[in-house]
Amino acid sequence: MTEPSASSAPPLSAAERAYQHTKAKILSGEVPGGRLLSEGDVAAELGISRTPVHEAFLRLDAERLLAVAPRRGAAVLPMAPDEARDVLEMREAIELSTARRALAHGAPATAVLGPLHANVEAQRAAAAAGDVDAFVRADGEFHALLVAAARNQTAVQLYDLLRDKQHRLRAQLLHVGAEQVASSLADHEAMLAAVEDGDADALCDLVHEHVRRHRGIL
Amino acid sequence: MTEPSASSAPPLSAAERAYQHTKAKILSGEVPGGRLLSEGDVAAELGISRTPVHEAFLRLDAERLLAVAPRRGAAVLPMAPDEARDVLEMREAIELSTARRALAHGAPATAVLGPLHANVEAQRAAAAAGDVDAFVRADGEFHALLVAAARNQTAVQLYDLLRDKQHRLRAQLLHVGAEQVASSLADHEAMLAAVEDGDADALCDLVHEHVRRHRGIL
DNA sequence: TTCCGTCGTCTTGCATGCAAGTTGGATGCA
DNA sequence: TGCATCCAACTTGCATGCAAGACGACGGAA
Repeated sequence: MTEPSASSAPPLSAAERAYQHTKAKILSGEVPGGRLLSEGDVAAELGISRTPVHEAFLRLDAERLLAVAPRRGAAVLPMAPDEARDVLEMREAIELSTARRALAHGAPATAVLGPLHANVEAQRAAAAAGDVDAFVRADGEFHALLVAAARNQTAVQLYDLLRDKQHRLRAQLLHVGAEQVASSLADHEAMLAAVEDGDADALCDLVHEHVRRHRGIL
Repeated sequence: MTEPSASSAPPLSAAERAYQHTKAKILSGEVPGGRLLSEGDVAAELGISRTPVHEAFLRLDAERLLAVAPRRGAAVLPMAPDEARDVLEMREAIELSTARRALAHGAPATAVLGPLHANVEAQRAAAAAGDVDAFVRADGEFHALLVAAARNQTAVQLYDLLRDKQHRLRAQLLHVGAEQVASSLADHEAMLAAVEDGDADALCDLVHEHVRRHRGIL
């Protein structure tokens, strides 16, 4: 769920609520792959009409999360068996490319470093508290911040799609344990150090290694 | 009785027509960035109601081609000044990654090589006939075939988004000339040879060089 | 002149209703 | 029993209509 931005609540539109509601159900694995979803059911759940739900379904279809068959229904697209590998490959491709770009002119500005530092601090706190969920959230945010550091809007857009897919993978076939938290945190700290040094080669090696470790888990 | 005819035209839904119609207008540059689009206008043009047009606009918004402002209207998202560079960077990232994967086990099967050969033949024909449009179309298809050879559905999905963006870039700020056609064709022939040899390193070098050349043009 | 309130018109957001396509099961027949 | 047929209950696709928000024009007051 990458889009819902701000903290303040501008009264969410019905279509947006339907979208986030359904997407959350799919990503969390609450609705398994292959299951049929009915617009009418979702509309009733949310107390809205079918129209905004229909719109939400079309968006989810475009994201390849749902497969709507004309006049038959919408099925949650099952995860392909190789999807974990596919997503990790694309993660690595994008993270390596953006890492080089972000450090092309040496260490980035403090506007970039500040949030990274704050994020790693949040990771440390979550790890210390044993809050795996919070750590996973900060983890995802960390990598997204790194990608954003390249100031490549297209990369951010593509990476957002990957984050959703990874969310779903994690929910369905991965459970993060304490040792993964520790090792990921160590990786992230090393990556941040490489960013501060403006050392693109070191950062790329770390990203490669970091993704490789995930590959072993998934 | 019910034979699966792949070639016959399935009656396109109104929503799909609205989507393709509007997207084509944006990608071709017929509607400039910043211009406001009205659902009612598009609906009238196509002789359908506003509902399917509304759905199409939401999809285009999700693709970052349109920015719909609640109750105000939908504006064609202007291209960011660095979008050309951004898109090329992502193209290179994905093409390099998929190239390595496609050749990880040596030269691919003939099911992959066949369409590539046919495509290059089409490129030669278009180049010989001086049909730039046909060449550009085959060009895009060639790279998409290479990406698809990696059998990574996620890569294909991301690459499709890039193709749309590139289509728009080409329409707006690039005109392809005869010497670009010749040099691209030569690149593609060399790339196909590398694929046949199963030589991933050579293919990656060629991809890098190919994209670099485009960077000079854009 | 400049500022501010009001109103008309434009836009979209969504509920509702109807038509059309699909499916699964009941029914009749061999 | 096995099979073709039909029907009833679903599903979605889309047109229509209404309401609400946004913007600009107009006019009056300071």
